[in-house]
Amino acid sequence: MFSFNKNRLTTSNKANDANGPVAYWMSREQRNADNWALLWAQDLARQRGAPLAVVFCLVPEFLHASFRQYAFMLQGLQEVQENLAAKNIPFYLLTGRPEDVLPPWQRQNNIQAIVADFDPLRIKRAWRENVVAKVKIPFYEVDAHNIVPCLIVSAKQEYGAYTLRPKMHRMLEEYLEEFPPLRRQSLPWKAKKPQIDWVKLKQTLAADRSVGEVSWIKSGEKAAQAALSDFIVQKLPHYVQRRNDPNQGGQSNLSPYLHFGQLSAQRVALEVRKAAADQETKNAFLEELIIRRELADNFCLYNPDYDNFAGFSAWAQKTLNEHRGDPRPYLYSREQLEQAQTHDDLWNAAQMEMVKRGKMHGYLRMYWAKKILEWMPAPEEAMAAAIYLNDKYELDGRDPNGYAGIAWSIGGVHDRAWNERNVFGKIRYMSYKGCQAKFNIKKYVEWVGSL
DNA sequence: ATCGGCTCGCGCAA
DNA sequence: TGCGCGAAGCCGAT
Repeated sequence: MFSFNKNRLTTSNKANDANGPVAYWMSREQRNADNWALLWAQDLARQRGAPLAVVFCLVPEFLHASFRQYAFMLQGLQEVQENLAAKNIPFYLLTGRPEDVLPPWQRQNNIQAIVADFDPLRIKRAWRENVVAKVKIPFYEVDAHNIVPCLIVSAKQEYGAYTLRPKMHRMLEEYLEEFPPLRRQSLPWKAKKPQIDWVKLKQTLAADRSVGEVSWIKSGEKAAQAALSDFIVQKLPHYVQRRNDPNQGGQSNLSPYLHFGQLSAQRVALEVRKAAADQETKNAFLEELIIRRELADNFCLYNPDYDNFAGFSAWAQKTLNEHRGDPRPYLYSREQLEQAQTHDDLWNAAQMEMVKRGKMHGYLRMYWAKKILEWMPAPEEAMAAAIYLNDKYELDGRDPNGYAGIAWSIGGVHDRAWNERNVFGKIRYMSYKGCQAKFNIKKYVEWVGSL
């Protein structure tokens, strides 16, 4: 029958249990396949002999999300709706803050249990708490994002990858298992099937339209699966040699899919394990996919200051404070940075790659953020600018990976102290010269110019 | 081209 | 209490 590891689940409001319809409140995991939250919700409905619905809350102006990001998400959600319909599961799209729109919807539809997916970000956790306080029915949360549940692998903020790694490896075999299929829902949903006007929805979105849609990547579960297959066949064998060269196209490019939950990291790990590439290569990719990604969730869950200076380690705050007065070699405003008007052609190109394509190369994200620290008057301003730009232009903006990556670059989070120098103090430095030795800067700059 | 030093603190061995 | 070593580096000496 259904095999589900209960450690993926946390429960609130257990006392008020009454049999009745079940809803999966989809938020971070925008997919039909390989989704432990949806699977658990379906099994709960089966146990109760009750129907199942999926509901999504579309929050206008969510953390200033841009049109590019909303369009990508809506495209994927439309496919989710179609896939769910094929399984006889209705999909509701509510517009508004979850705490405002979900409780009335729950009462109207006589929902007697809600299953949500796990998200470590502050605003998402606040939504959960506010909804839980208002609905007064059993509320379950399933970590369908991490392979080993974030709350299980560690109960505290980890100091670095090296402290998370042994914990992760001890538990990995227990959790890295195959998914059962989503079944066709036999018990029908009694209420009238919701109609969603996707075209009108997209037209009326109150999002920043100066950041337009991108065409090089296609949204949705189907496209995500195709990108995964393509990566495994074409790129995985060369991953180690090519990943840090922005001219080689050696990255997986799966992060937008992982961010919107259109693809499950556990699915990626299962398929990579089965792949023909040599073990060392597979381990290098799995290290990034599993350890580094789940370390980012750990950071955001246990450190409420994941996006500001106060979230840095004591040694990092101390050294940055000691270098506040250092003269900056260049000083730029946020606007100058946004318009890629610096003296550095590599930095400008990285910024423009992000503006035009919605995705900056992974290696350059570090260089890019560290230069913002170097060229702004204070580390707080650098953090705010880097997060502003990342969240505005990147398809995977507002992701724990982004916050952890920027905190690593500017605040030494998950890193160690290095040779003390101007502005950076003991935060690891990265230089133009270093990039020059690693890849062909001119070629990259020309490529971005041709976009 | 390659190597050592830089520098902090966690976690484990003893 | 001591010690090894870590999320992707830099720099200067050889």
